Amino acid sequence: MSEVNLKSLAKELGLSVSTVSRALRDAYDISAETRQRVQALAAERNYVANPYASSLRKNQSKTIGVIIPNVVNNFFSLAINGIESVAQQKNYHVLIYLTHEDYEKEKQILNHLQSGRVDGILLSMASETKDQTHIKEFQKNGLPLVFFDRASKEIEASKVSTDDFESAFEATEHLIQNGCKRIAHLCISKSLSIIKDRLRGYSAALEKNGIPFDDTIIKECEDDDQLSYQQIATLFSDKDRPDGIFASVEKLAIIAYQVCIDLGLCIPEEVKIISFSNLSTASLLNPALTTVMQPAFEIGRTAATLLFKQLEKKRVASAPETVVIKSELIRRRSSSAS
Amino acid sequence: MSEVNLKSLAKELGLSVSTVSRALRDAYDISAETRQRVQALAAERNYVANPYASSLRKNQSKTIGVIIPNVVNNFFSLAINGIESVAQQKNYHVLIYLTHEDYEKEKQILNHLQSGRVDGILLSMASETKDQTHIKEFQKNGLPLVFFDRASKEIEASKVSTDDFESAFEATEHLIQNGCKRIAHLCISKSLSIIKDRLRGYSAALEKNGIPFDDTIIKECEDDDQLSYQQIATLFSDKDRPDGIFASVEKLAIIAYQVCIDLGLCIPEEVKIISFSNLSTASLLNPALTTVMQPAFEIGRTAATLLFKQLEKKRVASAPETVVIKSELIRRRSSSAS
DNA sequence: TTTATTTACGGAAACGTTTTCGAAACATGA
DNA sequence: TCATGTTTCGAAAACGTTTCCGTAAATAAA
Repeated sequence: MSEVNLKSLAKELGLSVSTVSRALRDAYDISAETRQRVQALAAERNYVANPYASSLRKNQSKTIGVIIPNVVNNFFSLAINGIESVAQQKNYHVLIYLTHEDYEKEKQILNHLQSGRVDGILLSMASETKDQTHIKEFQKNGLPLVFFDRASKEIEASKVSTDDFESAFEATEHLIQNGCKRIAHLCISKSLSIIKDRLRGYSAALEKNGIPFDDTIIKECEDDDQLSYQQIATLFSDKDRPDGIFASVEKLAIIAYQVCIDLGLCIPEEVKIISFSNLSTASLLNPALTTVMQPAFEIGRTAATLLFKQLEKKRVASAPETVVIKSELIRRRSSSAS
Repeated sequence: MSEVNLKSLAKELGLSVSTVSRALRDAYDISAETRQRVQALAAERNYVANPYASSLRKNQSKTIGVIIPNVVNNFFSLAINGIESVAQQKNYHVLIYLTHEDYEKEKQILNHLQSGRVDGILLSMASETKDQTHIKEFQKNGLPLVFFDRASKEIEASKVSTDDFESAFEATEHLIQNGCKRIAHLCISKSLSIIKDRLRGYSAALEKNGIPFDDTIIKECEDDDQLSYQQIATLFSDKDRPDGIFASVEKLAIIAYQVCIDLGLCIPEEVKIISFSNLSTASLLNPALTTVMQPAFEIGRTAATLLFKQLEKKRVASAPETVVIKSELIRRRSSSAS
């Protein structure tokens, strides 16, 4: 679009294109005087190098891709903030892709991104993703990829997540200590390793406290609020109704609240609820929601930092790192002892 | 990165680069047999055209830029969803830039984007932006720009927003009808036209109902939660304490809730609150928050659609359109009559 | 047969950078 | 004077596409 480019600048200055180009960057080869003349005119004309020409020539795009299931989710929007803060500082651009938890979409996006459009990728997997060959295929291209939150166990790559097992353990035990005897577990796809870890933490806490594990009160919900509502409602309508809810993701806790209201169940007297969540309104809910608050911003920031570490190291394929950032259990009324 | 390109395909097929290129798109010039051979190999090799070479040559990037103040905000994340849904359908890519309400950052981003990195821009202005010459400068390049939500009155461009005046009027009158005599108005920068409109709607409702307008209970808050908290707290500590709060943005309503809790003020008995908001937990708050719910997804979707309309119309600079999508007042307990 | 016309493809320029290479111009040392 | 070194710049290739143009071969028209 812009009509100001190296050629027009060079012409106006009576210099060659290559001189102008170098005057704008290396500049060790160029006399101080020329350099200043060039930079002055470039500033005046508001010259910005055509990124596509640069990228084509230099074979790097100064762009990273972020692939996430959703952006209407406090965890992911906070993580994006963290990612963006690093990218902006490094003068990189951020392409956002939403999978909406759809495996096919994730595959398609990943495949498209092999073209060199991005220099690296931050990925948080879709819940529907089971087969992971598309990710391995992507890695074969040599493009760095860093997982955050929803990582793959079987793929070798840097990963940033929270202490899912320990947090889930602590949260579950918290419910038990406050009197829960029968704790339901609400989660999304069990094929996600973080969900597995949380489930393991939950089970371990049950076992430690001598509470039998009951598969029938583990509810794996899809990405459909209506359906999830139904699943949770039937859970509560059972004669052997649970007296505690451990929600693996924020949205399910919100739906559980709604179900409780509609069924006239009192929180925390009849049901105690705890959830992984980054809700800013958790303390204002009725009752205030006890949460396992993940360091979302930090996770995003760290993942981006790891990615840039790989981008900056040239040929040396650095060994994958795994960073775990602890979550914090914030006790509120929804889980308090009666 | 990828080692498969037109040249390698051409070599393997015993064809020329140009033939392969055309076989993959126009293909009217190419025999059916060759076309199939080419496409088969391309599919097998997982060929994706280098976007930078394409963009450089075709002078279009298949990318749009979205500039917003923040992503940790239900309105904007829903809007992004709307934008992304259109972009994905059109096979476009979405670059996200966050201004964090900072004028300088907005200016810098806009300036950088003149380079042709994007084919068009969706902009929701930073609250600190007063001077708008950087936007006008940008437009001079001929790149299409569509405002959504936070638009500029003085700039000619397509705009998508909600009925800010009417919604604010209705909301304020709702408070009055439920008994409020002294309604404070919490807003962010008054230089934003949507904020002005909401303020006008508020004033008009007061006037219609014979309530004097009082400048001292209009609080213009910065993007700093601590500070906002202080401002709202002092507002409530006044002897002539307001009995109603109209929050122009979600975050201020949340802070107001917090202040009420800390000061021991009962909502809605002592203070009624209403807010522009897209909180999914509004109905679960204590008490449930009455909201003016903006059609955030729709606004994003429409803005993107308008942008693509301009992108698809070639040379004809289509006249700017202004689309207004109505918000919905959802009455809940925070504003109910005592 | 010769001359058009069509079909199917290749050559090469162009997009705007970056970067390698080389070469003037000038100074330095002998 | 000549050889050598330094400084400062320009020419040109390259990145991978797309597209304009040309042309050989095949077919149709004369």
